[in-house]
Amino acid sequence: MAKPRQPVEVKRRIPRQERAEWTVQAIMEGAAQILEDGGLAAFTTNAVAERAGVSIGTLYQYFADKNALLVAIARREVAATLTAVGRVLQNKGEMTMEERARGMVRVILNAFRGRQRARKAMVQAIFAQGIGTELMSPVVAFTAALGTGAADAPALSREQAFVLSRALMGAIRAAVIEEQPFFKSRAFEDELVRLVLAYLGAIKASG
Amino acid sequence: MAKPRQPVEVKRRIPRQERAEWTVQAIMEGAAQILEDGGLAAFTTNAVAERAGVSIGTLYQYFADKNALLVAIARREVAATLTAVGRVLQNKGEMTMEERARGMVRVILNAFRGRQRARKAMVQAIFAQGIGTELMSPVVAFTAALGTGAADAPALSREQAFVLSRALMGAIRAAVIEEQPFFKSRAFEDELVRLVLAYLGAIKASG
Amino acid sequence: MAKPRQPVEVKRRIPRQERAEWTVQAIMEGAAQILEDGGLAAFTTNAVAERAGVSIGTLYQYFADKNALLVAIARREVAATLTAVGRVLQNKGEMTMEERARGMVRVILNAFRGRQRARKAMVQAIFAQGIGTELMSPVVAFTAALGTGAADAPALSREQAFVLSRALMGAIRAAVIEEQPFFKSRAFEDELVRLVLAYLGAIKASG
Amino acid sequence: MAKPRQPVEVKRRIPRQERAEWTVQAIMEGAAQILEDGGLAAFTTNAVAERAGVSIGTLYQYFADKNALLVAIARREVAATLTAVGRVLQNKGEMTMEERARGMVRVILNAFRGRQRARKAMVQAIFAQGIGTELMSPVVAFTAALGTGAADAPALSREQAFVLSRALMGAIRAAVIEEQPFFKSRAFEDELVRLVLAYLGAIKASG
DNA sequence: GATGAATGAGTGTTCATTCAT
DNA sequence: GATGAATGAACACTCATTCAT
Repeated sequence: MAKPRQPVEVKRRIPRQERAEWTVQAIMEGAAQILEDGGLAAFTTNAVAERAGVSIGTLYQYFADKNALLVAIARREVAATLTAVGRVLQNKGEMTMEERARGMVRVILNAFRGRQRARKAMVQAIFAQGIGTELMSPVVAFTAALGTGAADAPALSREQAFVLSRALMGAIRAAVIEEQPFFKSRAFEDELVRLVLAYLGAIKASG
Repeated sequence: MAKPRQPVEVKRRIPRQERAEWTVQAIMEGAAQILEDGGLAAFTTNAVAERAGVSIGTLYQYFADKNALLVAIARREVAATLTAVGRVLQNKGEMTMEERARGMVRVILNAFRGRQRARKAMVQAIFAQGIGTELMSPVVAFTAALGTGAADAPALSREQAFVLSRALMGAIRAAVIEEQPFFKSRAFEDELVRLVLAYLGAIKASG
Repeated sequence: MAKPRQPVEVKRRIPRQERAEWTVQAIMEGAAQILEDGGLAAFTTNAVAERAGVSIGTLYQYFADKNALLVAIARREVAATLTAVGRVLQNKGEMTMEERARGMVRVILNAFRGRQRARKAMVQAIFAQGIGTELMSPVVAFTAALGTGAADAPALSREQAFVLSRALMGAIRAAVIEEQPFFKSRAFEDELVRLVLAYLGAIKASG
Repeated sequence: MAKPRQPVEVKRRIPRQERAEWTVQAIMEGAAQILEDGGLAAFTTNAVAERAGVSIGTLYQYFADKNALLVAIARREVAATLTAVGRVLQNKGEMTMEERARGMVRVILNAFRGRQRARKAMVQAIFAQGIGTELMSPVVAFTAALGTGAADAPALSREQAFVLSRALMGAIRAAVIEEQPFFKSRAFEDELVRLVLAYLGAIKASG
């Protein structure tokens, strides 16, 4: 008997061998492809396994369930984007506020340019679970960091950091999900930069 | 979704009688309740029919499929919010820009205060289909209208209207979904207003 | 997504219409046949549905899960046997102790004679769950009743009723499960009767 | 059970070296523990291997399949009990019939007192296969031996030995599986002894 | 117009077993 | 001898949808 209702905690293998590491990568890559091609509706564990060229059993040796796979991809993507953002904001003192804002906007936009459908599906799935907040928290930190460090930059309150980061991500997210034609245009990028600078400017002016 | 055996186009009844109208309302109300109680996962046609107190067959007499039901609810909710926003912006000339911005922010926040889970589920479902853009277009129009009409207001480009409306909605949406404690606070509302005014101000200054 | 891990309580339909009643009977009969033909290993929900001539979905409309179906069959069989035993013990006064003991032994043996494999599988499944005790309790009551009512019969303690009923059932059960060739022989029946009478006699002698 | 792709007969290694012997013991002990902790449902070959601290491959080096492992444990347990029973019946002539009956009952009860869940699971598994009879045959022999050897003891027919051994085991088994509170009580032991003596007495009286 | 019993393709997941290393 | 990554057939169960009554 398959016992699908038994909520037994099953420990999943942590890959130590080379082959296993390759397998995990193949699964995650297959999953991303499926997501990109067919969205969340096509994202079935069997489809992912087939695309990855491994058996369904192997998939379950590394991911506890379908959702864990989704979360793993999301974490990987977020981490990659954050690393890129961090690189841009590295040499703080040498850039004007606008240069830094544009740098960050551009990195995030670029992150979303590849695999738009995959990201769309991921974002939906991630927030359908409760882990959206956890994954977004570094984004908030980075956005807040945008405003600090420079001599002329204001310190942001909790609400301000939240509004700024979510407004920016919200606009980008919407463009991705609605598949807006101007997503890759310079005009769109300009407006996002304007939004960030205008808001930070208004805070500084009032404080 | 299970595929029906005969994918024949079936014309759905358009309710003309009182009883029928009542039935449709009951189904939509039941659907909203299910969404609110259990999220998208609990949103099954059988569950909706039971909650609405009608048979599953009756549900299908008025809604072509599960998705049509979802769209219908979404339309109803959006329409209700838009009506409220429209009322606020009615007497345009008599209010300052800040008064109008705050009025709009407040109306939208209020719209999101009730049935938070239902909205969350709806938004996800709506955008999972392709119809998000269509439903959001009136929101864009209204947001753009915020800036027009007043003597000191700039006309917004397509990208600007998009960024402004989505940034605002994105911040609110995120607060709802992440269940932020400050969601109902005055400070949060203030920041949203600041965001809108700052962005509009920057556009005016540059144009 | 199928959500097999959600331990949501699902209410199963209680058949009210004639067609539904027939369906339930068909499913139980199909289940019994599968059990008889292939034992517990062949007892899959899909196999039962197919044998019963209904779809797997229909099966799940009336039985919450695989186990519920097993329990339902077991209850039906036990109830039938108990009715038969009750009939035998009805006219207490008119029979000697031996006649009554033999009557009961014979009824139980007969109950086990048909569909031996089905019973074997059921017994195993029933006790694998926790419901064996519940189903056996009427047997204990009947066995205890064997000793009462007659003028020369002792009242049994809890332990005595337990030992007598379980010893008797255990011997029969073992003969069924081990598929002993003498299961249907008169000699076997004689020994069972001897066991019952000897034990009751010993209790009476000591008390 | 999943079917192997190649149903080729593979010869299993027979352990000759010390290390191998230790491995086999570790596996059997691990299996018994798993059975005790989680019952038959938790008894998977992978779980046993992990508990035993060996790889799944090693397990299959010594046991042809899952069932072979189960049988091996069962044999070991039965053998242990039989040895104990044998010791009790050793000095036949020096004990009364009651002393010998009580000795046997007590040994068997004791055997069941430890690892009750493991035994329960084993019994079910063993009889689900066809090997129950084989394993029980020594028990029958011992039970029959109870009645022989002493001057006043009757020789038992095949049916009589079967009924006596199975009635006794059945009552004990039921008490274990149903987790009866009086399982360890003196009253229960007394009744089992009474059952054995009464039945043997009745046979002697009739023959 | 309404009902609700019936359908069945499709999904996530398990686990005995193999075999290249 | 030992390892453990990989396999995949098999299973329980869901739910959108239809249609005879």
